[in-house]
Amino acid sequence: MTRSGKPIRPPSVKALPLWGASTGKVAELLTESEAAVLGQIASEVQFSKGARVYLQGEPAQAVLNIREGVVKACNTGPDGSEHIVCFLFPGDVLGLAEEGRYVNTVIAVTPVKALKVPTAPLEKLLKQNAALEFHVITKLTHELRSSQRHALLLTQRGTVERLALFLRLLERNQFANGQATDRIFLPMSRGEIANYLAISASALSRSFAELVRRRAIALGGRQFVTLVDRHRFAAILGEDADAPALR
Amino acid sequence: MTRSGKPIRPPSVKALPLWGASTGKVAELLTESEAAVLGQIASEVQFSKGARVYLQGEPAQAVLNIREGVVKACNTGPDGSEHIVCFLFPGDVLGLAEEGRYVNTVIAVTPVKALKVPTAPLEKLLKQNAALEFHVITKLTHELRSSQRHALLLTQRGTVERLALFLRLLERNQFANGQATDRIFLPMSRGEIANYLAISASALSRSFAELVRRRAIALGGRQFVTLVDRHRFAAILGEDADAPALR
DNA sequence: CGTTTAATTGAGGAAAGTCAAGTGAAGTGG
DNA sequence: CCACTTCACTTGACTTTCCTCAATTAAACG
Repeated sequence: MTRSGKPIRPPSVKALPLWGASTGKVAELLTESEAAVLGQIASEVQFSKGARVYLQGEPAQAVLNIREGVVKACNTGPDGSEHIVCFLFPGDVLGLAEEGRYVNTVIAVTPVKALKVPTAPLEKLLKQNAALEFHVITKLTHELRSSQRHALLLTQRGTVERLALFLRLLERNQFANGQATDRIFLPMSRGEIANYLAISASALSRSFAELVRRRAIALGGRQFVTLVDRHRFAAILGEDADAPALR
Repeated sequence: MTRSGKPIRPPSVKALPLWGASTGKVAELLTESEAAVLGQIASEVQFSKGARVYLQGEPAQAVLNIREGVVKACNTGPDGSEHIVCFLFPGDVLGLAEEGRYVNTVIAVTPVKALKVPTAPLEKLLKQNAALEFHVITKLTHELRSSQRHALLLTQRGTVERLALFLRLLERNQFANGQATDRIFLPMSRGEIANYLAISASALSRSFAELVRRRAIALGGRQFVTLVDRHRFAAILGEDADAPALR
């Protein structure tokens, strides 16, 4: 036990199963006992909006598991430019190093609660527990697919298509987590979305306006998007709304 | 044993270590015994250039380990457009499914020799062997970083910068595998490169010409690129040639 | 309620896409 | 071994799109 008498909420790692059934919903990967043993070596940490979780190039001392909130993983280019590599949500894992150092800088997009798991005991634990490791593999595969989807999004020519794809990504994310899909929640700012889509803030704004003009979506404040017409929305993506492709 | 009296060459999985020392070189992850036990359930397969390894959406029956050659993983969009998600080289692993199905279509770019490992015995094996699993985790993390680098490449505005970044990617790949870095080998066609960079074939051609014009590279046939001036080349990427950023 | 920050909107210019023609290389068959 | 066919790549002219920069509007915060 790390702290006596402080039973922390157990970790949660969610992903689509590797070889299991096709439900489209993410499942909790950790068993109760796995969560318990991880909880033993983990500690709770909090970050306020905009706070730095860790810095690119820093020695990697811990892996984190998001409990509440959203973070962004950024990569600082040699010229100083910053780009958002991915957004991470509750149930996601971050901080897996490369050659002992963090690859990206991670910043909280909203207030965040997370579990911090030091690498040394984690590594030891992993090497003893094959079942746990298998779940890590599943999670990593899931994150790899997410990254590939992001790359795919970035190959889209039009800014409208990119935005539409991004919205569908968020929608799928919500669906996979068992939330409503008619209303899409945008926890991040326009600037952050633009950065993630690799388009200018102006182009993003115009794309939102265009989707509204085409009556595919409606804006409910800055944080919410409603899909008013799924067929029109799917048409923009070159898809059939009734037979969505399993990307 | 799958086939009696046919001792196949063992599998090879290479990646940068997770928490190990910083060498910039990929290491063989599998121990002799791991390779041996994997070899027990694996079978050798070959593909000629252009042959399909597997199809997106197909039930995933096996994971593959490339021994020789290069393959491309493609994603077919709902509109029929194809995009190259990644190139995979010897020492790479492919075929990890999502909900029991392959995520991408994989096609041989060059003649390919690979090891085919059926998922069912692999899963069983993994769940018994924690050390082996840890190596899979390391490999997956490595592939995740590659994917993120690809996404990063796609955020570059100029076509020249994209090409330069791609060439540096290949160069690093060669270096990590202990090969020469003054001459970059391009196993894939221009069309495939253009697809991977998400630019038109015309723009790619112009970018090659531009890099040559700026005396950063020289072309040695279609399959080889020589870096004639590392400083000029680094300058295009906005980097310092002597202090390369650890991306 | 005022100040500061974020988001939208407008106009001009640069960059890459498209389409088409031309050139080069590789592979085939006589 | 050479000529021919074919495919891949390159190059040129034109069009579209998005980025840049600036001004305006809207929202968030004290």
